[in-house]
Amino acid sequence: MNANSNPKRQAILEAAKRVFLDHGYSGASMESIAEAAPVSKPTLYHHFKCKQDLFAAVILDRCENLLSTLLNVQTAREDPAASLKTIASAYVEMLYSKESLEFYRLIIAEQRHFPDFGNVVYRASAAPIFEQLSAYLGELNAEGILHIPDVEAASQFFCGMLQGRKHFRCLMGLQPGLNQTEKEELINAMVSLFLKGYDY
Amino acid sequence: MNANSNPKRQAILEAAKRVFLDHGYSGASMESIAEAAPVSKPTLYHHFKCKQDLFAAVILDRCENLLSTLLNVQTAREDPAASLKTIASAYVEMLYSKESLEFYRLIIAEQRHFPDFGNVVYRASAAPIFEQLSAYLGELNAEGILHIPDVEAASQFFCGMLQGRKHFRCLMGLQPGLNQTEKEELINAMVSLFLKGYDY
DNA sequence: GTCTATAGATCGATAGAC
DNA sequence: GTCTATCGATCTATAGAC
Repeated sequence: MNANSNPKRQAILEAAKRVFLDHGYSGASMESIAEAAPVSKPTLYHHFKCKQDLFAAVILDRCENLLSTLLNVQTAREDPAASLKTIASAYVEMLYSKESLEFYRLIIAEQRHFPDFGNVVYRASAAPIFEQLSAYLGELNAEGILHIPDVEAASQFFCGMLQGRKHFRCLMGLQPGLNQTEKEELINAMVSLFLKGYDY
Repeated sequence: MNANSNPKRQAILEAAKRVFLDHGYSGASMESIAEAAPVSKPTLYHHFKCKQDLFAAVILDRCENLLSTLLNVQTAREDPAASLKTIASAYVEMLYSKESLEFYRLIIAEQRHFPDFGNVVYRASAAPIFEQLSAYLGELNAEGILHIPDVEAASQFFCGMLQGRKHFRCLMGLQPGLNQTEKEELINAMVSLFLKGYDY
């Protein structure tokens, strides 16, 4: 039996994820994780040699899940508005899902204890979409469909308009995630402004 | 002597701020705070009856400091580009200073334990600038200087372009704050795109 | 007000039986 | 592999002397 498919190990990972997301690294006790799994503490320590390793396993497990479900967004040069909306939609889903927000909070919270995980999580979530966006904007510019003198900056603004200040407010707990209508309105208004701003 | 000007109390607040910012709420021990102040634990508990109260005092102290130093940004209808840059600059300073980033991380980290503080901190930092921006954009629209059908959305995009994705990356520890050149370039490019997007 | 000393609970991690 | 039981350290908070 593969170590990753061991049911007790999976149960521990699931329980640890929940407890870490709810209470942070320091606030989560190995006792409460074992209780939630439910297994005894020695069983927990049999699968993960220490608390840090368990935390790392939870984060990396999440990243594997994200990477395995990342779809390659379909884009077409002929219809920039629709393609940009498709990319924007993927980005918004990645940012604002309830579980994403919880994980981002955890990573931000533990940035001092685990400085490397920010990069790991970012590369498994927002970065791939950002890179695809940059590539597509580069195409649009090269083909003369839009006038984008600085593709990097344009991509930043594109994502920025989707992300902050709303995403920041979600992280701070000032509002829950976005509902479907809010997402669509946000995306439509953003793409419209973007196309006007980078039009010839 | 006013309670707030008691030097030991101030020393405790300063030490507590540092320890909370470095280790989070659960990771910070009253012991280490007392040690850093430096005072004994009973003295600490004489000034703050429990850990939660001390945490709240640290956050509220920060908010008072912020509110007392908030400048009213000068704007002029005759020069939208310069005025928008001034507002943008104030917003960027508020978001990206090293201490701001640390506080935001702490608030986001403890959003489950202290759900009210997100709102408190937001109202003492980004919200006032956002509201002034909205008011100014409303003026520009009413005067026919810019065409802004949805002032709320436009303000969101304005702040969003300054904030996410860079601010998000700062929170996650992927990059430090912005240096002066980066700030200026960000603001100039943003205002330029914004004016083009909302031009008549 | 400030200290030394400590109570009582809980933490991460382990020994040893099965 | 999984359990009961427990170690030593550390935590929040307090008692009592000065």
